[in-house]
Amino acid sequence: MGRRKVEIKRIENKSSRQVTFSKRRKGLIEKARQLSILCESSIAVVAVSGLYDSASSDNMSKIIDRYEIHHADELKALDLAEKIRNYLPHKELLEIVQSKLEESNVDNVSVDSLISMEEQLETALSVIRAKKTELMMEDMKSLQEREKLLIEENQILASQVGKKTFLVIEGDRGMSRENGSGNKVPETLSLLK
Amino acid sequence: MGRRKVEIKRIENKSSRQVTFSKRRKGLIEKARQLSILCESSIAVVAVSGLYDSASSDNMSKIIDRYEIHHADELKALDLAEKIRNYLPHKELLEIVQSKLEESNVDNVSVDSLISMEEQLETALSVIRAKKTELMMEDMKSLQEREKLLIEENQILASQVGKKTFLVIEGDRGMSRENGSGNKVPETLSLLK
DNA sequence: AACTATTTATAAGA
DNA sequence: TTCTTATAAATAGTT
Repeated sequence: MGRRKVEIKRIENKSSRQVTFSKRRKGLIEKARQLSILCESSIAVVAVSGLYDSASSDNMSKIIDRYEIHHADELKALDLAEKIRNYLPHKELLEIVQSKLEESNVDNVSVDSLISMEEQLETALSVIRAKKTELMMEDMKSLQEREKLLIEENQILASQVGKKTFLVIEGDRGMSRENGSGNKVPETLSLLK
Repeated sequence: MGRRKVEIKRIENKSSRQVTFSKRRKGLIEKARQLSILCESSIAVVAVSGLYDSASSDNMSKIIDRYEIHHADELKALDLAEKIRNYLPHKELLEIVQSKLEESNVDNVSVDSLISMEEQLETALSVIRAKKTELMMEDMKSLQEREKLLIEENQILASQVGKKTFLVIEGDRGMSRENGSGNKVPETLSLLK
């Protein structure tokens, strides 16, 4: 995409490596921005350049970039505000991690401390996942109970009316980790009268 | 970059949105790969498509893609011991996550927000892992240099003693992300006499 | 930091 | 979906 075709391999010259990093990083972030808008998605890009350039005259030996966007999705506008309220506060986490990396200067970060951080994050992740599963299971349980009651009531009503009636409940009853739509339970469900 | 210029705004047609997402995601990841190689850097890209596609017939309403590459930097191995000495505990992270869970009361935490938090943590984890690998590669390079010097010294000493001696260093020289054993450097290595 | 000759990405069509 | 191709966009080398 330039005056010449370049081979994809490490650029040996330091200053042209720096220039290329800036240019391409900018391009990458712009592409991410476009994709997030065009396709209503969330993108995070983290680019960390070579870290220990102590011989370098400029202090920008370490560059961390982040790009992150979120989009609400098409949905009934009712609980949208609530979702956004819940969604936003957690950006902090990423910011904390990145600042950790930034504040650790060249001599101040070790493989050991990074391994420790990795373990912390893995643990945090399993805590969050467990909590998520717990909530989803709860919601599912209450849905199942409501369903059962409805079926019973329906049968009673049907027999009172003197004819057979079927309440058909459709849809995937399974719940995958990826499916986030199962947590809203209607406050009330009115029974057939 | 196509037959027409496209405005950067949400693509309303669902299937072309999907097509564009695939194409551009692929492009984004390729760009990240190139940048990481050209400029010896670590890049993580996380792309999450629309989250709550409840009306959709397919369950793949959410796609998470991650791309991660690591490169070591050229560096002098001198300050390795100091790095190891500076062990920083990052307990704080777990505490933050736990307080997040506690402060959000039953009515205040939703599956949605947990999913978001999970994503944040996954991203943080990939950043930390990239950093870890980078450092380990560095350390390994310095070990290899020391090894080379030692072998040379060994050969000189051996010839002085008047007989041939070989210092054999064994073991897997490769390094996987899971291998955390690469950062310990013996304080001293005694030479054969 | 700008410029532009080229290469590369991709939108629409097949 | 995959491939093709016209065109828009990114960028390598230059100023």
